[in-house]
Amino acid sequence: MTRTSPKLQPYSQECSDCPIRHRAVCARCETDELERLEQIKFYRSFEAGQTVVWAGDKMDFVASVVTGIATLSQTMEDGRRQMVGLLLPSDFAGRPGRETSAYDVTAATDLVMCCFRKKPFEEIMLKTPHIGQRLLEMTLDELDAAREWMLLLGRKTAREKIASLICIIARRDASLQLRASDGQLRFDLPLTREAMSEYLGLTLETVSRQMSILRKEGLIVTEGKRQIIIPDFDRLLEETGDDSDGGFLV
Amino acid sequence: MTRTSPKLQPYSQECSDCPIRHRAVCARCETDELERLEQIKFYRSFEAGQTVVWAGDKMDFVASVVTGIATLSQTMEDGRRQMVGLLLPSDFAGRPGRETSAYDVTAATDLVMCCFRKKPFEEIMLKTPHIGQRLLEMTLDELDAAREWMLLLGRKTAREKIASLICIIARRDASLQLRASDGQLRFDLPLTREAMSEYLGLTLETVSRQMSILRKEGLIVTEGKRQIIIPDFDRLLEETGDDSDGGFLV
DNA sequence: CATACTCGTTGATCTATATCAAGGCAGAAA
DNA sequence: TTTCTGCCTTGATATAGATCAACGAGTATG
Repeated sequence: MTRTSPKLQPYSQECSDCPIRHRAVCARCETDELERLEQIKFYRSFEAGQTVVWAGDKMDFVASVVTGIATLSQTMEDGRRQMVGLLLPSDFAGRPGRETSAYDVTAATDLVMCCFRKKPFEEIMLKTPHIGQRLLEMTLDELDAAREWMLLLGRKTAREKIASLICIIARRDASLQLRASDGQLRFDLPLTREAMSEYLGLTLETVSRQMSILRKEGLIVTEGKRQIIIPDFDRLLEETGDDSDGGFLV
Repeated sequence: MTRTSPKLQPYSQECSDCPIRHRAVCARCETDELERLEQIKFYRSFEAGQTVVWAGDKMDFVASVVTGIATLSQTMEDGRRQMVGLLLPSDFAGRPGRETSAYDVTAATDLVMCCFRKKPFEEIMLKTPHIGQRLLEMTLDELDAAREWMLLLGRKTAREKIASLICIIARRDASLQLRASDGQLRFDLPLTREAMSEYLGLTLETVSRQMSILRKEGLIVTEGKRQIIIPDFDRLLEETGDDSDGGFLV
């Protein structure tokens, strides 16, 4: 089973020996810091489709996704929308030092976030440099992801965009574990066609058509509307237009 | 002259009371840190068009733009190119902790960079948290800029893209000072049509055509090929499709 | 049980931008 | 001066993807 190549390493890992199980704060943690963080943390749950915050609204916390998927989107005056961030479990949302949200934050699926009130979080950050270091690493990762995304938006064909998105989800999705015994990759596509179109800078009709084409060509198999099976990940990867080494896709 | 609105505040400021005049390291600096930084810094110059590093090549320094403009680009196997970063004076390039460059770095104009060897820079960073904090702020700014750019790439028309680019350059360009006495904005467009097309995800022919249209409509005036005059910044801003408040354009 | 709503698919047509092709201008080189 | 070369402009045509429109399956609602 060659499918266990580095290409398929999931992007992020839970830190299992840490009571706060998120990339944001789990690395190199020490007991007293964790206690301080524990005191200012709280959980919020959202149903699929619910809005967490609107762009421009006050956001007095930073947060880390525990389960589910959140999206960051921008909207133009006339309603055109572009997704600019896709937050999977352990990803971080909110900018220390900024009062309001710059983006619409939406729950793409049912969602649980672990929130930290911003003021005290910033204070703790100042006292414990490694939290800031961790945040810097994560932000640099996000910046690389954003730049890969820019290549997709600016230069890829609709077909390449769809193939790329499916590969990105497959790569990052924790349910990657759901790889069937025969080497196929099976997972849930956690986005509606509309959300996909907002991610890719396409219309939802184009997304639907291209999905159908990939299906007819056997590059993907669908079960129901959301379940996706990739019979041959490498073959799909060839349709993304990316360098074969996978680059910095996140 | 209402032109002095916050919309036109230049993005970054030089730190004039600091021997290392770059956003990367100038804030809150202390003498001993500066001395350590001085010891590992060196300057490199490039002519317009020269490549600083190719994607994938070893890059054992981080750097800050002193004068001129550098671009970060990605190239697909078949040659399609997308610019993913535009570095103006005081902007930072290179990722601490990464050995190779993820992008082609190119001098768009004649360029001087202030470089710090990576290893020692990382060591200094560990000892002086505020450099990391500064870097985090800058990276978050870049991420916001990248996301604004994603909206441009995914959803804007060619006309809106051109108008946006001109406004972005006008906003950020230090030679903004070159505002004529009559309230017009005059500055050098430091990019070839081809570089503009790589920035915008268009072909250079489309860039040229749309420039001609904006010119015919009087939204911009050109002198020679590079000199641009914006008679009415707010009117041009309306063509960008952005919210009137300017959002987080960087 | 009927109705309506959400989400996805597919078809027909339109159009913004790409592609292909030619030519212009200014500065550099001969 | 002439010739080149790089950069830009403009025209003719092609096409990928958008738009407009209809419909289908599943599920919630009254």
